[in-house]
Amino acid sequence: MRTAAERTVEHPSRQDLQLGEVLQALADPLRLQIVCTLAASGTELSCSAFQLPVTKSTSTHHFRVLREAGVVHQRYEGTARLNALRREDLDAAFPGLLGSVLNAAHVRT
Amino acid sequence: MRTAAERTVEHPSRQDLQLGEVLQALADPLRLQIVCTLAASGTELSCSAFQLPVTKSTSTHHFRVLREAGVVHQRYEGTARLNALRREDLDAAFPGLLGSVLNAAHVRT
DNA sequence: GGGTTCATACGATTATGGTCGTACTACGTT
DNA sequence: AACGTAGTACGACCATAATCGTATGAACCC
Repeated sequence: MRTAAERTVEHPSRQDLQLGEVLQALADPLRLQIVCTLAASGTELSCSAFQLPVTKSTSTHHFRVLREAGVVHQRYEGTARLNALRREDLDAAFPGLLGSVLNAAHVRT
Repeated sequence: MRTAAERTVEHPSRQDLQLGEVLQALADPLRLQIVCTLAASGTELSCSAFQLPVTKSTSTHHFRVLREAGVVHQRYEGTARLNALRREDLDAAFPGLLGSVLNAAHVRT
């Protein structure tokens, strides 16, 4: 039996964010779409809320890439894994980057 | 025998620039370094000026990716191929993007 | 013309990464 | 306890892309 603490997820801290990894994470069309959807929603969204045209395992892969790059934060709530954009951390590490990407992708924020 | 006109290079026009391609181009560490060096120099640089830790053919490959994404402009001058950052075009297509990337990479511009 | 330099073209190799399928875990519900 | 749901883990496969080597081309110099 696992405790609640063991269900936490590893995230890079704000000062460990790497530009290359973030650009790499945003470079995939599916992941860019995820980020745009998250930004437009302004809230946390479960993985299944995105209706991605791939299987669940592929979806898991993409969310992991985004999390390990520090783009999204994930936490468990029941069986769901809620995703949130790490807006403040990204803005602190790379000022203006996320905003210009979202703007270029025509996302209203 | 080729004429001078045949030595010109194909470039995507400003309105054809795609965010995904640009992010993809910037996501590679070597290409990001090329862009940063170009931005810091503020001028045109030949491919050989970059001292990249790869062979010439690999170097050619990366410059082509940057050119086809619309990040750099290339023109022939003698035996050299001069590269210039397409700053204005990028700013027009994706306002603030290049600046925030360069700033995040600690490039003084 | 011959040699040198800067760069491209093409093919081969290798590494990376996106994709899927299956099995599994954790949580909630009945 | 049994079941359904949400997501993960792991291994396999395949497409893409990074890399190199060799051969080639264009411009310049002697």
